[in-house]
Amino acid sequence: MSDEPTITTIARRAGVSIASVSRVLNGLPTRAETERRVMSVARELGYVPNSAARSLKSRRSNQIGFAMADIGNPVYLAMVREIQPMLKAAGYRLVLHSTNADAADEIDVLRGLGERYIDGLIMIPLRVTDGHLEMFAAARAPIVVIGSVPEGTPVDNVRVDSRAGVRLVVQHLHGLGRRRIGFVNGPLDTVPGAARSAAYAEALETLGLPYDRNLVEVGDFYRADGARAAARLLERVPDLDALLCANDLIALGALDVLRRAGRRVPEDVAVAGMDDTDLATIAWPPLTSVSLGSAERGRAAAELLLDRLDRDGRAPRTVTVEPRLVTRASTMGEETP
Amino acid sequence: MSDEPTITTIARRAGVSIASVSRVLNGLPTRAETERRVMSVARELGYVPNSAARSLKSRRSNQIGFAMADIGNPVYLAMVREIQPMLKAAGYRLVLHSTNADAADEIDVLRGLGERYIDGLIMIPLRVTDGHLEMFAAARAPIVVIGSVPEGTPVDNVRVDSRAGVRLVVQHLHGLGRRRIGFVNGPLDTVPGAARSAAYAEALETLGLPYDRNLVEVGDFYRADGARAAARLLERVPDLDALLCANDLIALGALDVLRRAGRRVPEDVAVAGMDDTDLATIAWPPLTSVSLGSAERGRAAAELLLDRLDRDGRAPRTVTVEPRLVTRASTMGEETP
DNA sequence: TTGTAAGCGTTATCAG
DNA sequence: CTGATAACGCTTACAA
Repeated sequence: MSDEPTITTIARRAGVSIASVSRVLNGLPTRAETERRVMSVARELGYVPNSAARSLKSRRSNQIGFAMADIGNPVYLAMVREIQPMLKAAGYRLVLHSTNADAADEIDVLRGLGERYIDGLIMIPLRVTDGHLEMFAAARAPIVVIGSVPEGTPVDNVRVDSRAGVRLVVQHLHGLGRRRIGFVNGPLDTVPGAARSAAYAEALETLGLPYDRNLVEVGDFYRADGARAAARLLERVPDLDALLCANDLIALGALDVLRRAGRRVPEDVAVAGMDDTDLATIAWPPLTSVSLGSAERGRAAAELLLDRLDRDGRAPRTVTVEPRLVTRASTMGEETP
Repeated sequence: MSDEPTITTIARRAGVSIASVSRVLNGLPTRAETERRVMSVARELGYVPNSAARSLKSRRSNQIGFAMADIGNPVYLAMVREIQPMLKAAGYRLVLHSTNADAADEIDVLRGLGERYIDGLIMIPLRVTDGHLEMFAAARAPIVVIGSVPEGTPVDNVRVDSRAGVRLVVQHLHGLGRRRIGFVNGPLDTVPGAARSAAYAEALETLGLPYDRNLVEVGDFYRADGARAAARLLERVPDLDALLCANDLIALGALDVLRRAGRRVPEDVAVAGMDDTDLATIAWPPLTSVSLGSAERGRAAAELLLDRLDRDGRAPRTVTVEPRLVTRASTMGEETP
């Protein structure tokens, strides 16, 4: 395992200066003979340019960060699947950060921007703290936030009208004749949790249904938490006829609980999730879910970031994605999705 | 947005040399007063060390690559979920590569090792070509391969005895009285496809069952392909009483097809998958599956790599993970998993 | 304890 | 067209 060849090695072996080597390697005009010699030595030695040296000189790392709570969540996964190939096509590598929704962790990532190991960052903060806002303001590289940020925050921003999304499902359930519509939400101090909570209340009001706090239960955004929360809800309100879940994972947990409790879905209880992840079509019965355009949001975020990396300077942009209701058997009683 | 502060900036502002700044920043012995001044300026300026410069000097990037076919596959996902926190704890960042199972792409990643933007690589090649082997041999940084490699390949290696895994399920199905055990495999020119194909034949033989090529169908490792392949198989062999699928995604496709065909699972056809991903417990009926220890393999790979980064030089190691049969309703006829 | 200076591997400028 | 040389930001002998 000989030492890594550098342009100096090549220069010596080819009998030219390192400047010439660099020129050849970068396709700058060079005498044919020189080029030939350099290329031949380079190939022979298996030369590969050192990225640290390049980055130091060029002030670009050709890496982009993606920070989200947990890659295991299918929503983020759907985003990564869009983002990664786009970045790759644009010549960037993807550095993945799972933050466990820990604000301190997220802020660490933001601080990391100063290290310049990434040229830009796509981030999905579950909660936006003052610490976040400070770092956004001081950031030394472009950031795209997926999720809502306060007006005036100097970052590009991709959001989804989850309010409209909640309204869509609630109307759907109401249209099916359901009147006791329970709601299993995620933590209220998270951005999506808070938004969905408000949207649920608003949607009920629009439909002239009373808001009954007994119908609302909060857990975390995972299947097991969803199951527990749904169980509590079911015990408290046995005559529930519909259940809206703040994401698909929660809905899966709810389905488990309902099945075990012997409730038929959708006959006894109609169940709907949010995010419309792949899991919705795997669940049984297939899960009605509001698509919040995860893939689309990922794509938009990557586009915004790549755009800004191309030429910076313009004002922050916001892209809003429209939610879309996808009805399946868990509310419709049809066998096939 | 002022220019990034460097140690030079700090040195000037603190009235000391860059060497002193560096020392303070690295916790080397320094006069208290100097330290105070430097730290105060550094904090005030929001100094963050430049990672490219550091890497160039230290010859370490503090990054590790993970290359797999498709992050959307729950098996790889399970691995990333183990690997990422371990690397993070050890001070490494994770660079993600999705290769679409394209050999050329994978080789590009291996070539990238020469750029030194990662200190090591965990890779799951779906096919191991001569190109791979060459690059393994020439690699300038440690590699851990998840999956089998030829004897003597100079990389650390984590494998699973998938042969034993297949045997476990086939025996299980046989023990349930099934005799017409179909097999939906992935592409035969992939490492897992080939291994599972051989193992299936072998398992039948061990049990004294005849190998009937009509009972075998090949598609890709995805749900839709699995569905198509299962449909072909079902049409050709209507009296099938069990179906082994080369992974859970294929099994999900098969479940769809069987349901649409009005076959009861497991009464008419018992279905089993492989990998025991999260999907197995989401599917309906819950899917019997052979765990190939994805999480465990991820963990082992990270351990091997971190170990070797600590001190290189020892001989390549191989860790083998034992498969484990997880029975659920898709073969057992129980309602609960 | 501190400063000077060399060097990590590139790119880019500026003379020849 | 080419070579010497100066950066890029940092760590680390070595000297003071």
